[in-house]
Amino acid sequence: MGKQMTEMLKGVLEGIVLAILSVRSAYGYEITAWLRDQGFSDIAEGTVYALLVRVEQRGFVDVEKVPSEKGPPRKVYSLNAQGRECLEEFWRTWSFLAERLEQLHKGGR
Amino acid sequence: MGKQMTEMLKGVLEGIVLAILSVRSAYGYEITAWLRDQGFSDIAEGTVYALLVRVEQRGFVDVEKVPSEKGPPRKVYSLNAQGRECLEEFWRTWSFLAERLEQLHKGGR
DNA sequence: CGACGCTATTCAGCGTTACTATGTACCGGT
DNA sequence: ACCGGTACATAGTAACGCTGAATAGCGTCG
Repeated sequence: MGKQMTEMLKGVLEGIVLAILSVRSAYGYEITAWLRDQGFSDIAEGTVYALLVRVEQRGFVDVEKVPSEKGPPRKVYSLNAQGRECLEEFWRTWSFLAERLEQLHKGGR
Repeated sequence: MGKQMTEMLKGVLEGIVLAILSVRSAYGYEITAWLRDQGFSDIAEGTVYALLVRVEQRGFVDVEKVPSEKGPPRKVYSLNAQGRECLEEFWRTWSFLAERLEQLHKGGR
């Protein structure tokens, strides 16, 4: 992945994961696979797990350990009220940024 | 400014500044003022100057020292060919990200 | 003249984030 | 018994923006 993408993901990836969790509960491995499907081709596994630990510590998600049929038990995360609040704040921040950038992109040619 | 905005600006602010410079040459103080006008209310001065040093070292901009009527001489930056290439790459990366996020935002309700 | 305010740039130290690279562990099929 | 896929964890590194301060030129007001 380009270095630009790496830097641009900072602060955004967390929002993406929270958005995923707002649709339905999921576990780390699943989220990583989904991201790769969506074209974030080489997001490292470790990145997602570290992020999940972070949002858990901040109290944005609830965790439940669920035994898996094929492999070690899964840690299933689900967004709680505080997490939803954070997600809304994320969308506000994102919208602000996206608007300015769209204007710049259109105006700049 | 929110912490979210701070993190989200990483990798984006550089693109914004390059986009500004693609329209016309400018110097640090001017760019900072413009950003504040656009609603990036408290972007630190130091941030923009550090960014300009970085893009200069990477060879994305040309620099010219111009005496100022009221204050120390200005360092006027202008985007060169390499910078334009980097800016295009930035827009591609941004578009990719913006598309995924828009889908997530719409789908997530 | 001297103090202040505006213009303009620079720098050291810090916190946050994502990546790299590796390690652990559980399971089924051959 | 081994291997590959599933699933989680973590120590170390690099990049970026912020904080807070320093430096410096110029004009104005008292």
